Amino acid sequence: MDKGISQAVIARLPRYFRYLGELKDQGVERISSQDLSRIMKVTASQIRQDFNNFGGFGQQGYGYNVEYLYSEIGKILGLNQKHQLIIIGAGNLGQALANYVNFERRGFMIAGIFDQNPDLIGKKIRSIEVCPMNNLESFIRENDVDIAVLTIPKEGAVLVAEQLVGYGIKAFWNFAHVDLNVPEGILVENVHLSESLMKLSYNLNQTF
Amino acid sequence: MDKGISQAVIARLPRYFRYLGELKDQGVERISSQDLSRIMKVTASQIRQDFNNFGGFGQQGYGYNVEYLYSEIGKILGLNQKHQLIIIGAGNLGQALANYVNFERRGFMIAGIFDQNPDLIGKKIRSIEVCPMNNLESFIRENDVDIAVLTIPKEGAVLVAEQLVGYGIKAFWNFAHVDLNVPEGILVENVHLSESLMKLSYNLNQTF
DNA sequence: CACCAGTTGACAAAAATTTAACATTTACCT
DNA sequence: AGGTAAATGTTAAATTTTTGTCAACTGGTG
Repeated sequence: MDKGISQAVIARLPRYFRYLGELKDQGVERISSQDLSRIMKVTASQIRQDFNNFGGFGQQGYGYNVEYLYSEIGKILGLNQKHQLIIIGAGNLGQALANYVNFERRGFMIAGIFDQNPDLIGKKIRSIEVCPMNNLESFIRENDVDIAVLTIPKEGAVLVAEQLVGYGIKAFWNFAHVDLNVPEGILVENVHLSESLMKLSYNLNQTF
Repeated sequence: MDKGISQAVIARLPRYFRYLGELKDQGVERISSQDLSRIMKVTASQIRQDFNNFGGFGQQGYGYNVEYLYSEIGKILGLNQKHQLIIIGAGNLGQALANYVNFERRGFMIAGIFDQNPDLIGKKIRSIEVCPMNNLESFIRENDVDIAVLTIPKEGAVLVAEQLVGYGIKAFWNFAHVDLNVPEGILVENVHLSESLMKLSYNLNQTF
């Protein structure tokens, strides 16, 4: 199972996946770590090291088969499996994510969208109706939902997350500007937009 | 010009800033690295090490003054300065970001929103009208815009970014699923949502 | 069919990051 | 006013991450 592969490596995999997908679409059959390193602007050594965390995908004297490597990395990332997810918070960001079709291509199926605001309930977003928050538990259990996307204000997020854990949610994609309080074994992937913008602000200050 | 501070440290500053802001709002006057470490779930050593990259903000035997530290970190992050930014792409995500009021509280002023799509032009988002892309250059120069937020599909992003560099843009907050091609000195902060979701997917696979 | 250029996987070295330890300083209490 | 507990800033150690190196191997070529 977990072979102690560092998050630094994991964080790079999606980018490899993206570039390999592009190469595949361009009809490129094979690629060497050196060529890939030039395209992706990382060291060839790092590429080989990263791939070798999961076993040898390449062949000496040949390089890597693009299609095979693409497929293997996809499997490592779990993209061959389907996940049911719900969006909590049908505001602008929630709607934006719901409308992003490509997630479903990768196996992330939007099972439902929920909101407290009566004005939003019943509104349809890509054929999915916004529902009230009161029958969340049965919905989650009936639809085998494992991921909850939190696009609600930080005030309610911690409490809602705790409830959702009780309803069987295993992982959170958290856009609320707060750190969730979840038990051991429950996953949280934070997307703190304002923190990202502050990083940009810092670096902007250094260079000018 | 503090050079040589690692991005790992910078990436942690916004989180310190957030927690210190909360403590300030709660009326907490002072805090020790140890107490903060318990709240934030990081080591006290790291906290002290991080702060000392920028000089000593604390006092031995006392700890850190919350309000002072909050203010200093804000300055380091450049939040005492105003930035003018434009949003390129008035789709769901662009609108969501435009509607997020808190950015302006931190000095990030939305000067304009632009889109190619004739259907969107003229639409008002929080009193800002969506404009066509043809008079971008004059707009940028007249309004001293330094940051461009890219919320357009990946197909156009690289080219648009190159044009914007020519118009004087210094930094990109890039939501397009592509790596921009910018000259030395131009900053890019990527927010690749699908990559974040893939990380979650990987970790979900490991734990279950 | 043998050679050569090119490539991986593995290991080693280097660099970066995180954690620990501690001397020194300060606030607070009696 | 002095002693003590507490806390920082700093240095050192440990750990993690990245980069460099090279033997072993492969496919293509003459």
